[in-house]
Amino acid sequence: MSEPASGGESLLFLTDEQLRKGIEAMFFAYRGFTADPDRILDGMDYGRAHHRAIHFIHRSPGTTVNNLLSILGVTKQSLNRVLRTLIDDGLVESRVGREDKRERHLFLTARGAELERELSDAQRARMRAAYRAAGPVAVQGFRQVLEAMMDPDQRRQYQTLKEGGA
Amino acid sequence: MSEPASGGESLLFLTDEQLRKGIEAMFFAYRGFTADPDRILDGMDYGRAHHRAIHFIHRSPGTTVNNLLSILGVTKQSLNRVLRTLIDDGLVESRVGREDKRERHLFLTARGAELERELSDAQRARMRAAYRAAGPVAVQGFRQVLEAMMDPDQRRQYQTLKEGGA
DNA sequence: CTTGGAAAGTCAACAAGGCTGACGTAACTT
DNA sequence: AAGTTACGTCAGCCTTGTTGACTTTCCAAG
Repeated sequence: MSEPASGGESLLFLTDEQLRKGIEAMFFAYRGFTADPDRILDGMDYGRAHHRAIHFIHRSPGTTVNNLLSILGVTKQSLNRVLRTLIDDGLVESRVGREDKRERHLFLTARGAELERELSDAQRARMRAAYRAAGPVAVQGFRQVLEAMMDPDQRRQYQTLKEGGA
Repeated sequence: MSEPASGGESLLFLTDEQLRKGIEAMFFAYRGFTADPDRILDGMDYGRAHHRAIHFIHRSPGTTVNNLLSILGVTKQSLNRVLRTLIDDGLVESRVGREDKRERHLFLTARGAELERELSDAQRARMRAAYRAAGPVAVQGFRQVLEAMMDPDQRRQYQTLKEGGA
């Protein structure tokens, strides 16, 4: 594997060292990314799994359990436990499907929406600060690299969500 | 279709919608980021925690337990469980400090280095593909945003590592 | 209409990997 | 000599992932 050192105008020659820095950047940044919601959830009886469920129910109200399952990439048993506590605590409402009674459609209640806002306000604040600090060009690149890093299935999910919400 | 002129150099007006996309990009990308090593570890008796320990021991051979603790951000009990299995299995060597005999300096054994290579080859391959697909400008932005997203302490850790390895 | 399979959800049990608290030992520092 | 630091360990807890087994519901083929 001998790369022709200079790839035209720019280097697409990536050393292990450069890649390692990228890997570590992901590791440390993800910690920051989850830190604020984690802090809020800590003390309540909820964790990161609850946050994720709440996020995607907020994002796609009326989504089915199965749908949520494939987005979150966990087993239905795992999701169910989280969902049950959220339903019992009155943060999420589960409505039996009108067409297919096997399905449950999920919605945030007023209280659920309130918690969602609190969590995502914190997370957005950090994201906004990072975006501002790095600037619009960097943000563009950030999104491009992240997208390229996803598995094809994940990318499809992400893009569906991306469009659906506009 | 009502994109508020998010043109290149313009103002940094960030809608909740734009920020939400960034948040979801992080979520999905991180899954991809960990997918390959997770797949390799699955079936062995190790998990993501072992991978992290191995990564940073490889990266800073001779590092102390305390040092590793602060990088990984877990408790010593948690790290100890992981470290013990790695030492027992002969992937990591723990040497009593020469200057300060309280300290233990950690090194990968040949077998440890072998597993490290296998794991990081997989992870680097994905990172390399993503970098190539997105291009050098995007990579630059990617790193900038991630860095801005870290907590100050994490950023310090990251930058120390960044320099140390060059 | 019935029957069989697929899909949605639930219950139970287990594992990984976080956490806290308490305690011990050796070695360094004051 | 006393106090602090680095490390290891035991015990127990929590969250969140897993599999396996089960019910209910729906749908389609016979």
